[in-house]
Amino acid sequence: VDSRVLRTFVTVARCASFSAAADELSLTQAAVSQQIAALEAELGASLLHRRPVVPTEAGRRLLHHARAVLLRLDAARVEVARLSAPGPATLAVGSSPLAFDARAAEAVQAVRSRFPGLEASVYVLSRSAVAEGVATGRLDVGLLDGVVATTDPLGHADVGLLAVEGVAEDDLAVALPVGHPLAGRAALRLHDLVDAPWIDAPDVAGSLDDLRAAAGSGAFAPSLRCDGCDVRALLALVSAGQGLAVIPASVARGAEGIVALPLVSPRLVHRIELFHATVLDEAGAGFVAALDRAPQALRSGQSGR
Amino acid sequence: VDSRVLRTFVTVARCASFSAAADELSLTQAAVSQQIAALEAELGASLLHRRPVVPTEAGRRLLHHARAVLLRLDAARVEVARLSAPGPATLAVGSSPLAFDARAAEAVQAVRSRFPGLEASVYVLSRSAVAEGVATGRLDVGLLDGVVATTDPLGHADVGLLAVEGVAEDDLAVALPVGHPLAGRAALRLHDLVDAPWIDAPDVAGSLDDLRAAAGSGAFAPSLRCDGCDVRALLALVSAGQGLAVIPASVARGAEGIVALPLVSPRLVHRIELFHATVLDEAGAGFVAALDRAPQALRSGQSGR
DNA sequence: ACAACTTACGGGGGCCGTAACAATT
DNA sequence: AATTGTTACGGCCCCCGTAAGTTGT
Repeated sequence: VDSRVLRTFVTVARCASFSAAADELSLTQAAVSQQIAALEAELGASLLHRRPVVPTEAGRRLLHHARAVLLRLDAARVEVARLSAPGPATLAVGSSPLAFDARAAEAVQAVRSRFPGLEASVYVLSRSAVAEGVATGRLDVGLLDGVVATTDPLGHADVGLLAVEGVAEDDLAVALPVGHPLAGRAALRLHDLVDAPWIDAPDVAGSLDDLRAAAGSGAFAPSLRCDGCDVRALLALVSAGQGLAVIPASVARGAEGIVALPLVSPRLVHRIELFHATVLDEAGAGFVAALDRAPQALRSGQSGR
Repeated sequence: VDSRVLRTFVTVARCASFSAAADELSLTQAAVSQQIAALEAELGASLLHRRPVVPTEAGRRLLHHARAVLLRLDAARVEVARLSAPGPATLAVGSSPLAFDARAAEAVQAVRSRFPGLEASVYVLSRSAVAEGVATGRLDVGLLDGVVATTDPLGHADVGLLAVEGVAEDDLAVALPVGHPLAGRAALRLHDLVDAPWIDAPDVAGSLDDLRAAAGSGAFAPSLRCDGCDVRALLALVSAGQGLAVIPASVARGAEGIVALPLVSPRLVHRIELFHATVLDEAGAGFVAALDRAPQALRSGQSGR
């Protein structure tokens, strides 16, 4: 299998069009058609419905793997290139919105004070953008957060290719507007809130999919979707009574107009994990080390790969 | 990049010989030489030292990625094939030695009683064999254990391609022979044992590499290496005073001739994770569900991918 | 001198582009 | 009728095998 074929496949799937994909890849659409046909023949299964162009079940599975393979090949290329031509040390940190906490900021501070002239940047991005950035080498380190059961890893398969370290865990809270009927309680169980109106803000907090998975099979109908990476907007919406949201307790604490009640069941946590390219320059290594040393870090040593 | 080139590369690296690899791949060694040369040209870096044939630093990095890519491509092929031609339901469970506990056994029992004629097998294998088996579809589900800091995921990058769920965590203990000078203590800190003689049994317990990573940079010189998957042999060696070992507390409890002291610092746990192919037949799904329902399961719902 | 990897060269297969064809809207 | 995907065909490139060359032991 040639990776170009996989790239063609994912492009076609994304464009939902052979001709558009051909255009994007600087090929003729005949070539694209032939590549897809050859791929289907080799795997012995139909991968795409035509007209409209939509992946079949087998196609969806392949798509998932193909994306990861392409990402990993990119990562390999980047690593090898970096080894043979180490550029000037820079620090590019990518983070999903709630993953960049005070300790991360301290780590940036520590690195910048140790490498005075260092060109450093911090990007707050969607989770997938962080994963892709780290994989392709645009980012030196990535911080991703998620809502998981205490014993589960974050499910970022895209970054399975990279070094992974657990960094911190934090309790979760349900954010309610101040006047909410349940606002007087001491704690909440997710089960009691299945039918409540929820705000689905997958980029910021735990997505409703996560909650559904954690709760078993609850409904959790979204009352309002909130796209983008802005926490304040989400809190404002909660405060305005537009729905509930699950957010880390530390984030909820200072917020106005909302009440944050501990979520006691199921046992979920907000976890931050650190991902980084397997080849780091001194600045990147310094960041990781600084985060390691930072106070209140629950983590201790063991690094995945 | 063609995956055949990657396969050639890993084969050459494994054989440490162009000609042996050519033989294994049914190619001429000239073809192998050309493929490697082309790969090196494309990546712009030397990947292998010649005579003797040993990977360069860049080669080692690429090797790592290449293996994962090939595994994933295999997995994709298996999944697509399984979708288009679902065979008879079978259950093949693979497990690293200490990952198969009473709850796993119960889950097997549950599945077999629900599907009476089911052809079921359990394989206890090395961790890498489990990972490969699940990825290539020979195993429906895999159970892997490891020693990690409480917040870290197990670092099995090879199986990042699969569904992952945390299953259970268990405290760790240091196993000492009964007469050992420290045997009277209530608990131990890893730091105090840096210079003790350790038995390195990476297939069974936490490998010394794991301990080193967890402790920071301690020495942990291996006094004796114990290969293979047999727990009793390891315990017997400890009892005979050949060295110490870190093992899960539950395993240590019943053992004769050894004293198991809780390991209180650093905060490490023995974690078992469940991996499975993303496409499961009823038997496989039944196993996962049964393990979910099993008593004392710490896990709750959230599944990675 | 031998074993092992590299380079040179010729043949064949595969892949892309052009172009004609088919199918769906 | 127009747009989009498929099939047919021809040329080119790439890749493999044979065979000669080079290098390290």
